[in-house]
Amino acid sequence: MENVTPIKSATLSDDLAQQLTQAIVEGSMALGSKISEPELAKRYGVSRGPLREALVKLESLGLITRTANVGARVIDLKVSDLMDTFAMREALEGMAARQAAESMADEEIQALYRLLDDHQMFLDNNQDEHYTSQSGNEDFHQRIIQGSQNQKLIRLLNQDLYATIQLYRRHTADSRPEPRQALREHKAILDAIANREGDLAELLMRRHISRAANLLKKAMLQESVVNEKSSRHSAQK
Amino acid sequence: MENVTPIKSATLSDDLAQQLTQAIVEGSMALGSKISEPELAKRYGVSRGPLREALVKLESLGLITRTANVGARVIDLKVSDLMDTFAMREALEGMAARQAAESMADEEIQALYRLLDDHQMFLDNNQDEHYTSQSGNEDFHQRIIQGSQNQKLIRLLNQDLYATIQLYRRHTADSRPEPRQALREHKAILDAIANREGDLAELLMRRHISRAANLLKKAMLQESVVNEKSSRHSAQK
DNA sequence: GCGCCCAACATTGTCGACAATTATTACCAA
DNA sequence: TTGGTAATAATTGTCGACAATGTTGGGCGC
Repeated sequence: MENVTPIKSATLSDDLAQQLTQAIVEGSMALGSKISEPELAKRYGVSRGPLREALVKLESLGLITRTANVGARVIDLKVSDLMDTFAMREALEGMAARQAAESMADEEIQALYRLLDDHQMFLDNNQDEHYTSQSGNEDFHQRIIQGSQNQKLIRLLNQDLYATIQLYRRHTADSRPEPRQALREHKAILDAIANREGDLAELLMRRHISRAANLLKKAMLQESVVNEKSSRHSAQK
Repeated sequence: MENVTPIKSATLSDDLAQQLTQAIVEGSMALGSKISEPELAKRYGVSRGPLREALVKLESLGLITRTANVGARVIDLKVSDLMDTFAMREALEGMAARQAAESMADEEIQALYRLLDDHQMFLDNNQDEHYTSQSGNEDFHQRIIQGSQNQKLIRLLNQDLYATIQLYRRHTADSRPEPRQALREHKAILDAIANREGDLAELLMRRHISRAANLLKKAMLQESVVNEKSSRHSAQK
């Protein structure tokens, strides 16, 4: 029952920001479409005040663009933006891996090994179940990020970049065709962290993300027709 | 008595965000102090609506923290935050240098060489004029960032991180005690970019920033007494 | 005196209405 | 028909007021 007001947060503005983010990522708000404040306010049953605050937040998340006296639009999907985002992710998560190697607790590392074992078992049993494989992948990255203990980094990756990456994933054919390869890379990264080799951990994480970026890019270019269509029929109004 | 609206932007909210950012960075708003919406609104002569939108923006810039139904506070200066920020900056500007080495135009590189020459001449003439040396430093970094042509990176570094870094600079004793060393490092970085050696450019940029971070950290720890005082007399109210 | 509870106050969150700006439409001329 | 222009409609920006939540201070019981 995700539909109408799923979670009751402290403030309407926060709620809205969350719901709108979800709506954009899930595609129920067409990419590139104009956002009408009165319409949205009516649809969510709130006044324009909190809505506008939510829009300001979404703008700084990079999910919408706003121009003064004109209005807001949902962002468009562009390959160049995707590559830009992944370059940043490569740099930042690489740094996260380095810092995790320096400051992650031993028991956390052990827990991560268990996570990877579970993932391995899952792959052996079910031949390829992309969805959970995907969530397992995210879990690994999440824990590395957390392990960096760099608060600024955690916030940036989890709040600012996360939605964007989700958005691109959601709008391209599910890309993660080689879960076993990904798992091997995860294991190598974790080994480096366990050995407290920050340089190596960073290097491996960067290669890992760079590889994923290339796969995503290829997938996106192949179905660029789809993107064209979806961004075109919704570009105006 | 703030200067009364020096620049007139398109929207009050944007104006406010800019002025408040400046006020925080310059220190006319005490670090850690509580922000009263009615008071600020009265001081700037606006209603609470645009003010709140500006506050949402400042929050996502990391300059203030907000808690629902309680209010907003200016952030506090913490050494750990400084180090976190500089770790991110190291990763991101390193990536910027790499991408600049790949995609910067030749004439831009030549212009950068001229900039460094000017800087050199300036240092030879005036023994040590920190302020302009500082602005020259920033100019160099700005151009590298721009040269990366990574829009996401440019926005993040120039808008999100810039204010934070300025804030830390402003609240610690001016740290840049070795402008000649910095200039040498800039020159090495630029050489790497001119030779299209992305790996080297990234490595040098990271070392350069890491060094600056350590200097800043040392300066901050030395005058931690000052920080204690300033954050204490303004903590409540 | 000390701690708890309740009432008065202040601050934040939300709303509806008005002002300012932009988009649209109708109309006229070439 | 086409282009430009003026009037109209719609949307965004801003404001003041009300509702809801937090905070503070005084009084009461122990």
